[in-house]
Amino acid sequence: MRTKIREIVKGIIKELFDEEVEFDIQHPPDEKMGDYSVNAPFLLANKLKKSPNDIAKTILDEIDSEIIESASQIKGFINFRIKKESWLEELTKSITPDYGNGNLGEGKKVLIEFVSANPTGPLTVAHARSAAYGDSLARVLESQSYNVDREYYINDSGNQIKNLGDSVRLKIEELKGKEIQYPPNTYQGEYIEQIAREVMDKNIEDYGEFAGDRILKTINETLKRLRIDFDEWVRESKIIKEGKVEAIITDLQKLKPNPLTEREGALWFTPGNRERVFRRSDGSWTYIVPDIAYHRFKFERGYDLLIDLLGPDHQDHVPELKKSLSLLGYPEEKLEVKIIQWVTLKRGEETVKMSKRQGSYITIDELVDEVGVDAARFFYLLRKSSVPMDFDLELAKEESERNPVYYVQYGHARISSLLELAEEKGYSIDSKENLLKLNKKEEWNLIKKIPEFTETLEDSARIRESHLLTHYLLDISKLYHNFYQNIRILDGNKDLIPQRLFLSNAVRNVIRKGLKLLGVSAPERM
RNA sequence: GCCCCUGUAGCUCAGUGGAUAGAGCACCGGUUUCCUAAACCGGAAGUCGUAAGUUCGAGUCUUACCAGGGGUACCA
Repeated sequence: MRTKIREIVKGIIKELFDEEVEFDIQHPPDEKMGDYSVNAPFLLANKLKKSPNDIAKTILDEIDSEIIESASQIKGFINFRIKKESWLEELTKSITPDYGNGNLGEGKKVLIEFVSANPTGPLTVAHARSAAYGDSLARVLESQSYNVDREYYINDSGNQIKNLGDSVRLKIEELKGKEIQYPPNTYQGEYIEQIAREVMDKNIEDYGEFAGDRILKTINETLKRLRIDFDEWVRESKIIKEGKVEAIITDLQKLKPNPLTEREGALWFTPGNRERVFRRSDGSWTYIVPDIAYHRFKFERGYDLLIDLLGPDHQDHVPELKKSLSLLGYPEEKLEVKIIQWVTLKRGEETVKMSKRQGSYITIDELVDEVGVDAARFFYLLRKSSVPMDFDLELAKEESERNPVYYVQYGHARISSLLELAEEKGYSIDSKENLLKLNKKEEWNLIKKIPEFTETLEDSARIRESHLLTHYLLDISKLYHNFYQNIRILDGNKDLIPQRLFLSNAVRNVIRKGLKLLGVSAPERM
């Protein structure tokens, strides 16, 4: 619907003024003003040296479209009222499974890297947000014709893996009866003991590597449980082994001016005001260098757009990452980094301290055991990524009955049950006949809300945030509950039964599709 | 020191530079002989942290400041 209006107004502006302008299409504050509003006159006022009012009037005179009932201008806004027939035509399209899909992405290849937790312990709820967010974003982008790959980067060669190996070794000694004093950098969770028991009698050379692989396996299982499947798993060790890290240094040193400086035995990256060590005085790389090599490897695979979802602990190195990549000739705007803010875990008033090393943390598996996959995913996708959020486990349990996810799922189940009953009674639920007979406010609220689904998906994809979709689903569910409560469908006016069933069917389709894009199930009954 | 995020109703939060700032929860009051009450309807609730700037127009952008949270220094 929005697209159609854009075309109409664009055409008129082109014809009248020979101008092109990126105007906005919104919904007026009061529905009495119309269904859609366009702000183009303001944007043209400067160029044309005319008042927005006059421009609006001129444009109004040229409007002649089959879908528009009427148009008016108020204070420079052009407001449109759409013909009932056009709304209903849109409604008839909305029962197909691919309704809402768009072409914003034009088939562009996108790589989303997310979670990428070090394989030194089970995933925590802190990762769950990024997991839910990344997967849902991928689904939304896919619906808009982006070609998306999900990738997990495995940091399997740093100090942390050494520490992991040491932790296992110490645990084995402890299990054999030795008194052990654990150094501060070791991991002490229950999983360490499990792995130690498993390997203690085997002949294994590298405990760190073995433990890392074992943990990675459980991470993957947890992700699968969250309905998340990665297309690629890329190992840092492989990037290093293939010489990609040295290549970065070599290529940066070829640049003029050379952004690398040797000082005090270390190699510094000094392209501007900020400085950062790339190679320590002991000859080892700081973690950022393999990271740069990894990102170049992403570009080399031909992606049009890279999206990184990082935790706030990684934000400090983003400027250097982007800077070095752009120095190497990769356009900065093709790398979008989104910082997913932390989740603070709470039990009632008490903050749960999260420490992998000490083994005090809540895992995703535990979270899912408590609240379920649906509630967990929906909950995370209720907020935009830049807002730090509290996750109160007590509250999540206590409120699980009132959790918004149930509100939407209940709407879906309600419609499903209604349609099932209707079909038993011999009614058609997909007859497009006589929809014009619908004339109640509750019905038209829904009819006009449905095309917003398309708009919401497009907006979500554009700003890379799926909470818009979550909120949309809550809105349309509310409108449906309102409709359902106030209008008797099967016991009401016999003439309107097929039309109301058709409308219900359309709403169900949109809710089902929306939930699917969030990775939440749409139950037939509850 | 440097960097990031947040500040909107009692609470939790929406709000691609547009018109009179919105929901949910909580609170108060109603609705079930009837297709799922995990529901619906009504009510009350605001100096959008402060100040300046940018412009036709600022909750939204810029700068400074205030408050809260977090990150970081040859760990990752």
